[in-house]
Amino acid sequence: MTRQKIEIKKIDNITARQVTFSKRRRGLFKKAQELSTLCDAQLALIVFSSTGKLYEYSSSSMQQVIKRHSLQSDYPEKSRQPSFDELQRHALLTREIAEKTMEIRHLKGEKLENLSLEELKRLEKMIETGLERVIETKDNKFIHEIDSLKRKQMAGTSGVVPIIDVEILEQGESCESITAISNPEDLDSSDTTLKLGLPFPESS
Amino acid sequence: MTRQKIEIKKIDNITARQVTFSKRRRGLFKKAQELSTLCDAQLALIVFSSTGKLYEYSSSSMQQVIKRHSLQSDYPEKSRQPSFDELQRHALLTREIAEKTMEIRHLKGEKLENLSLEELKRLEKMIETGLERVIETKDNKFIHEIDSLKRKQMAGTSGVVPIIDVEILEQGESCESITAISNPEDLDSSDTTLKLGLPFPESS
DNA sequence: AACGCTATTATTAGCAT
DNA sequence: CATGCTAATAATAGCGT
Repeated sequence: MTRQKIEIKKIDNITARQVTFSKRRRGLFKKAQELSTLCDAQLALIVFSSTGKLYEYSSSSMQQVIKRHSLQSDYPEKSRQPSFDELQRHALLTREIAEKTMEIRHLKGEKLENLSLEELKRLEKMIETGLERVIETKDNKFIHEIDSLKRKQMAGTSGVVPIIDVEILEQGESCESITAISNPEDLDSSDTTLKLGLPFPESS
Repeated sequence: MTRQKIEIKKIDNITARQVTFSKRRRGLFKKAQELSTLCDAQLALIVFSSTGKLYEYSSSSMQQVIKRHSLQSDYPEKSRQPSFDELQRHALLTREIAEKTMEIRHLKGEKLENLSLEELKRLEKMIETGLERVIETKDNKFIHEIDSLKRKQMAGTSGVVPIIDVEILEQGESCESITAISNPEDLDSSDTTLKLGLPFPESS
């Protein structure tokens, strides 16, 4: 390059090496940038100095280039070690699931042995409240459906079928015998499956 | 550079651009290699031509350099695009959380409007069962604690202190059924679990 | 389009500060 | 150690083939 041509091999003198590193590094990055600009190339350049310092240039984003590179020259699989970030998020999710699982078990009266008396009382209260709500909702729905039935009967079968039945049916805890009601089709609850765990998107 | 200095901006003429790309690319890779050799630097260079062709150089292995890079400049979050596998697992976990969240809400009597009558009845039953278990457990625990107290009082205070106090303490809502409990052994159903199929370690 | 040539510019090794 | 200088080498734009 100048006063004397040099041989391309590791420079022994540390100072000289560092100076050369600085100068050539700058040149290299400049050329890299020029190439990407002039020729519209996507380019990534990563340099670690012998002292471990990182220098990098990328025409777009480093991740983008690396990703594209990893796609083309398909990596030997395991190369993609999960980032800390991913591991952490994964752990968080797993933990959340464990917690929710335990909460569910508690609400179902399971795995209670570690709960204190106070906790048990709170839990009981919570379940009672929930139970009331469920019963209320259920009854509402029930009444509503019966109403629909009535109307259908009135209109469709000229109101001949006795309606009294339905009130009798509503007896007992959880009226296991709705089916007794005239015609099953009317229970349009097309999906009788117990779907406590709903698919997620969960609009509202 | 030569006959005329050129402006560093995208070369419009496609042919000229490709020629320049070839020449400068070679130059760049040469300089990169020289730098890594002379200065003992770890270096990676990735270039995609505008036509999409990949050229790369790395002083050691590309993966190694990229890995080192990803460690140092710990990527801004989502950068490390997760593999399909990870995405999938992540989606599964997220979904599981959503499902459990909904199950919890249902058990608490919330968000019931989409449940069918059948589902509501089942839910009610489930909650009732859970409630019974909680009450049972609570009462047990209560009795047990009272027992401890009694014993302490007997031993420590020579049995003078009236024991009735403890019953006063336990007032408040929910233990209408202590007396109903006959023998504790019945309750120890150490694992009445309706095992929901928990995926996890589930300590305790 | 791919190469070779060369005038010209760009880079830089060695040294000085 | 970092920076600037400059002679000397390296890279390359434009052109011809």
